[in-house]
Amino acid sequence: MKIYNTLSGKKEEFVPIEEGKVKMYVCGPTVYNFIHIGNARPMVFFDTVRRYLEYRGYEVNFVSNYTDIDDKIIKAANDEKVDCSVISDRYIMECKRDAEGLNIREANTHPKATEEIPEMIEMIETLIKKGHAYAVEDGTVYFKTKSFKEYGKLSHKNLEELQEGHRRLLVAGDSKKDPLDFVLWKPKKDGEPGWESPWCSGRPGWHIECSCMAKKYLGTQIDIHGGGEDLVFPHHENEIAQSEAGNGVTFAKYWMHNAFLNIDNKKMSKSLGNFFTVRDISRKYDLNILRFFLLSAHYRSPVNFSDELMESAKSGWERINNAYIALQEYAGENSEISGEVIKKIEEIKVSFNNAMDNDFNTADAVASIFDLVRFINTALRSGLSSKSCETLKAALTKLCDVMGIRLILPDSELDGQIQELIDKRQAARKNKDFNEADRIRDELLEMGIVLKDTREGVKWSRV
RNA sequence: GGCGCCAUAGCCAAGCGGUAAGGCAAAGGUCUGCAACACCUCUAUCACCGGUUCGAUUCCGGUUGGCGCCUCCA
Repeated sequence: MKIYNTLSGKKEEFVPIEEGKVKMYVCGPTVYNFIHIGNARPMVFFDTVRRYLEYRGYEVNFVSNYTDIDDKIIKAANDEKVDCSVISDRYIMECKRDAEGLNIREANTHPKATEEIPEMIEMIETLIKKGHAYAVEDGTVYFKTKSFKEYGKLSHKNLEELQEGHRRLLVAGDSKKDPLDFVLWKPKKDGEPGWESPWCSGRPGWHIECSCMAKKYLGTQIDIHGGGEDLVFPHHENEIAQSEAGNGVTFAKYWMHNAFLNIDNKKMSKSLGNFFTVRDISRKYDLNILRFFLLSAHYRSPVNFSDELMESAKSGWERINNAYIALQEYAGENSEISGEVIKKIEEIKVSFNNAMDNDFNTADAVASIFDLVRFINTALRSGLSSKSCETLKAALTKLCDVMGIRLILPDSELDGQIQELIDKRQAARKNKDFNEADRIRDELLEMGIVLKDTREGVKWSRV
């Protein structure tokens, strides 16, 4: 299995620290609002990575945090005149609802920054003791960037370049000794929540949160650390500095970063008016479709979002689901499984695994699923044994499950009224009264019921 | 200014040294009262210019055009 490692800029063979086990940490959202579809990309992708690793037999310990204290949350809380926890708890709940719709499994642990403050203080103390951090008069604690020799190794920047960069890193009035230094702890301002610490009543800097939570729940050395590509610098670079300076060992072995989701090839932003939350999309599409769409491109390539592309994804997903439904409803003669079926499934599994082993090439993996779908549809036409049918269904279900793609069976619970209308239409069709038959079909459509006349009779499903 | 990424059919998207997977859309056909589903058929010399090579979409250099990070951000 090969994984592209941002650290080396290359695909590397994946070798876990401990055989058979994978420890992974993915930076979660800051919960000040509903998550947007850009947030959904890493969530869906890393959930898929986790599912695949488990499918390949690894025991995965997956940790993803919620940043539940930051400027935006404080602002939202002040606007609503409530406690920060009201805002963060609310959006954590909403985030979980969206995650469920996207078929994202709960992490083994979902730590919240505010519940890990003592550990953060302890880590900051260690950094000060080791000479990697210092406190200034107002109680702010900074990380001494230059004290960590390898700073820049993840984002492939060197300290000189950073200092000579166009942008000014030193904000006026800052009390840091070096413009490159970053905050570990900052004093609270009026109207802000604070926690007592040896330096002042205040709150942790963003970067220390992740270093701390990863250490507490996974240990000082982890296998995979993931997040959006915008986090490479400075967030992850700073995490490395803090963790490695503090713990004295290499922090994460593989750093994975997903590219952005754009709208009309532009970065999604509120000011451009092209900002969509996952909840917005859920009103128009089953979130399963959003997930399928997100998986149709490689995670390191930017992906463009649009209505047209979603429609295309919807049709594609339906093709897969239709094959699943057809298998479900197929009544084959009970006989031996065909050798051809076994061979095909083996072939598909090899191509699927190869795709995913190659730095999680989900687009290629989906192509393998379509390959299976075509085989199923063709086999179904020429007839197959019930055993073959079951085997194919199990294979399809398995692969879709690894991708987190939901397969949905139409409601089998027949509403009496619906059945009555269907019977009436069938009678009309028999009498060749097609006007009446179509009228009833339209009526059912209005009720959200779609009919299909197949060789095996009338099939219906909800829109 | 620094660092980096990308350019493949109408749209989306794999491949990354041996003459191009897959999906959507469109078209023709089979099936069907019609529709839907499904099946079959059909659509590309891979931005441009040089170089390396027996051979390049795949490697190197350049050009053009997009984009990202360097600042809160998935």
